[in-house]
Amino acid sequence: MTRKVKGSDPRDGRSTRWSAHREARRDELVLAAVAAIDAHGPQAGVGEIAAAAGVSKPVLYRYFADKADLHAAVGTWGAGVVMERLLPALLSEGTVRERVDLGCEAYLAAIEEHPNVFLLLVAHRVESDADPLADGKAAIAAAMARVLGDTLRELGVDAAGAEPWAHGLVGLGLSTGEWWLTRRTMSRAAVRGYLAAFVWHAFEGLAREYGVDLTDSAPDDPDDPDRADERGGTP
Amino acid sequence: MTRKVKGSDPRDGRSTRWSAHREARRDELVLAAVAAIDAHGPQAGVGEIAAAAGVSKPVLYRYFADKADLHAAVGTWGAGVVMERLLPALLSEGTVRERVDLGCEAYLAAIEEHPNVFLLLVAHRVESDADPLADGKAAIAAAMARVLGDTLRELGVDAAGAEPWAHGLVGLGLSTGEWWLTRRTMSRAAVRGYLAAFVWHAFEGLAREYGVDLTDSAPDDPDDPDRADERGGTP
DNA sequence: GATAACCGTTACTTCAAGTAACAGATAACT
DNA sequence: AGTTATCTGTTACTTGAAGTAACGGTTATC
Repeated sequence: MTRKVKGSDPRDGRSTRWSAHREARRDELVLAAVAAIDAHGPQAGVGEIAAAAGVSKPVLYRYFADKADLHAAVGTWGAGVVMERLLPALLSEGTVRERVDLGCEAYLAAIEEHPNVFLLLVAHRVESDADPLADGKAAIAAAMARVLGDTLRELGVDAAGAEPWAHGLVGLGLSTGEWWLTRRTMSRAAVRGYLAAFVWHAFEGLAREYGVDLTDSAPDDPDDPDRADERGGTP
Repeated sequence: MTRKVKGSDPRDGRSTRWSAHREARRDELVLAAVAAIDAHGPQAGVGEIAAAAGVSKPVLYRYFADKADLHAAVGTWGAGVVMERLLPALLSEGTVRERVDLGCEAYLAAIEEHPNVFLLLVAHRVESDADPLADGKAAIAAAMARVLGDTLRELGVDAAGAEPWAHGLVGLGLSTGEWWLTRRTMSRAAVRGYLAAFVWHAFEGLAREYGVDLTDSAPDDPDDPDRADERGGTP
């Protein structure tokens, strides 16, 4: 069954004294759940997670409405790890192709560190009446849509494609990542090469349709003619 | 729990008389399950599916090892529907861009007819010891890998990227489809345009890296100079 | 001293997946 | 004609994981 976490309507110090503690405790339990999923896989049960966290199930249910809420927290944590590696790479200096390549490398490195958390994030689905951003995938897509949308607006073109392209990009990356983590038939460098090339050519071609040339300049320094040293390319 | 469906080692007519019947019956039950999922959503339980099929649960469990086996059958059915629309479009006459556009249109039309079956297919995961092709997604990716691999080999270039690109393509398509079906913030024509443009530019750029020009010819008739009428393009 | 909310625990409930066990029908075999 | 194999149907039942009730102790605030 599903129900809301007990709401707290603080009236005095006896109740407010616990607010910061509750947030810290919930974060601690999320990290413990992450460790348990890392160790036991995305199909670990609530009892297993509680045991690994050194608490009993009622303690977990004090902080999470249900198993889905706990999974949402783990997936959101995983999305945070991916984004804190991916976004700096995408916004770094360098040509667009370099940044795409760095972004793919950052992404694959992040999911390789926590493969089971990643596989839980990919598989997880929020109920239709829940906050869509409780889904790690949707959180990543929202961040990508913002970056793409801002970029398209800076170029002075229609930004309506940002959201479908962001969701498509997330699907492209997650499905490739899931395949790679479960099959391991090629190296990370090879996967990065194929993924980055795919994304780069999609970006370059879409930009060209809008009249923008991404092939030899960084958007923040388009007047520099000496930027010929490019990484990337299909392995 | 999970166990295999009872194996049948036919010895005489009393047992062999049922073989064709069992296959037909299973197919009938899959279609009934598809109808139930269509009506009640991907989260419909086994009891609900059985009731909608007009049978009791033990009857379902005679033909399916467990709920996951039933879901695999429904997902495989959905993948079959997608592929029987998608593959003819991809292999039709016309330029590559036209075929990509037709493929996206065929795909979105197929998933719009059975949105709940599609959402089940997307969410479904097979256990690690099961046949990977029992997963509808993997079945579609395998078909795409074959088409891409054959195409790359016909071009005389390295086909190693076929598999990661196929999985990436499937992820791109499924994630875009899932987002569109659950959000419906734009028309199917608009989604098709964005998706097709992304895929087309990725293909065109990758092919160009291999020294192949896709921009104005169909691969099966590259000597025809009059093929200038192209569909597609970003909305 | 009373109160609010934390901590711990085990026993317990709930519910959906999955099965046991029964009897009847039909066609193939002996 | 009798036996056998597998189908059909059913309801009651088991299983196991999610989730909760209920209890007492601790600590800081009122």
